[in-house]
Amino acid sequence: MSSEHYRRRPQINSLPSNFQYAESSGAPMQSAHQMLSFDSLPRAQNDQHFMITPSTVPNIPSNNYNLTTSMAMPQAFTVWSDPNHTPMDFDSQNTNDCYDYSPSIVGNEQDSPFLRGMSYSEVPRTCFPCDPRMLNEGGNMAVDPFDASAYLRDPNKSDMQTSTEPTPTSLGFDALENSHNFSRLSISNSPKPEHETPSSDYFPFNKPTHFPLPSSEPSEDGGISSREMTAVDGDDPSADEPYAKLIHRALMSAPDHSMVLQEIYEWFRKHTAKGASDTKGWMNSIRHNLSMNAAFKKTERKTSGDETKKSTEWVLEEFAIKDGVQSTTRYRKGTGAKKFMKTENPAPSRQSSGRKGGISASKTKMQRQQQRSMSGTHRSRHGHGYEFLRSHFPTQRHSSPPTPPTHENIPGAGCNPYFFPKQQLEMPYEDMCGLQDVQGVYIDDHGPIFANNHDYASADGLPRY
DNA sequence: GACTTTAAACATA
DNA sequence: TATGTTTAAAGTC
Repeated sequence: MSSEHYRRRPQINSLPSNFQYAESSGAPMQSAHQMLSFDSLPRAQNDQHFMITPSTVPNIPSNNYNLTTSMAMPQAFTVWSDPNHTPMDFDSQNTNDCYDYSPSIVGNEQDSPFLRGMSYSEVPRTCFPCDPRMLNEGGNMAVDPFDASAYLRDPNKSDMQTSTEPTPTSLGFDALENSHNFSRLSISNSPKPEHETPSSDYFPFNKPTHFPLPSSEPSEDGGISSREMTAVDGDDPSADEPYAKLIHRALMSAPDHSMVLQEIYEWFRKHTAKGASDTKGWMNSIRHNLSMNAAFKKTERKTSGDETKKSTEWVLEEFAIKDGVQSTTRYRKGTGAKKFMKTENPAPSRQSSGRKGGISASKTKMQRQQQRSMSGTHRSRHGHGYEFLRSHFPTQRHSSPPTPPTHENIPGAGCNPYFFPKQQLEMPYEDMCGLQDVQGVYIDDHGPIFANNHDYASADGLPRY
């Protein structure tokens, strides 16, 4: 899975006026209001993808669709954007380096706040032609999509707007903005009521669904090419998706964009192939990514009913909510800031390559361990020299503070605490900010600034988070 | 060299 | 023991 396979996700709570969801090579842009269902709720993932305006419908033979190929949209309606397509403009923000996600991912959860307390099956599901319930056995439309009766529109609702200027109201984003009011459903503390977890029968796309990659081609036998991924056959797209992106998705799906670690684990178990593994390596990787990626902020949440109990919660940073998540590697210690100025979005192949490398590293490590055990010797992974240094000059291991510094202690950061204008980078960033010991400083047009190893003591003596 | 994954050591609650 | 932090190694591009 590569970042290129994701569309740049316009953030709902900061939609630019020129925001557009759908891009297509052959059809005119779909304005935002066209992505609406008639209940004014944002549609869940797959519905959104197939919200097609009547004006475009006649171009598509309805029998192109059936249950099994419903995701194989004609090229003109490719859901995932053309990687060569110019990304949408977020005002002056450069988001080129960000992973981005389909807007539909947010709220694509069974317990999504978008459901407004309704069970999933109760939510009017639009629309033509992807809704299986609107298809007959032959995969053809059983309901005339142009027939008003095909839609479950509330006649009392009058907030459907025809303006092409998306507004929070017209998009039904009030539900989103009020999502903070939703009580959290903690896995550990507040198990979801049974009725809130509809069966997969009601949620045919609750797993990453088969979709064509931009580069995918039909295989010779007419089947799915090797580049196309399915969740059904175990070739889950999430398997090739970086942890950082998956975690981002998980958090984006949660109210307040926050989860405790166990909830993230649970999300991975539900939605990714990684989480299906019996090994615990993927948990380690999640923790590694949470710690290393500045997009994820650690906070404390008090357990309801017991003020003394606190649980650690991971929440998305604002910039990550808005722009997506950067690769975790960029925040590593000692990588320096300058390199970030030149790096672009990681190539799609890198992600699978990285995975292969990781797997290979694991294998070779195992082999080495076996050889060691065979020979009866043991060497530290650092070798004798390291052990000597370690025993004679033990390094202090200090914990990183939970969150990156804010703009308050970084001049020039402006309203975005993780934004640094490029022109300020004539000198090394660490020197510029006096953060020589900053860990994993990330500099980019809009990038985050990561954790200082020591503290964020400010003029008032209080740590800054 | 950048990127990602994976494993592991270590610290802390 | 669970969680969090950090480092290192590996393969691919």
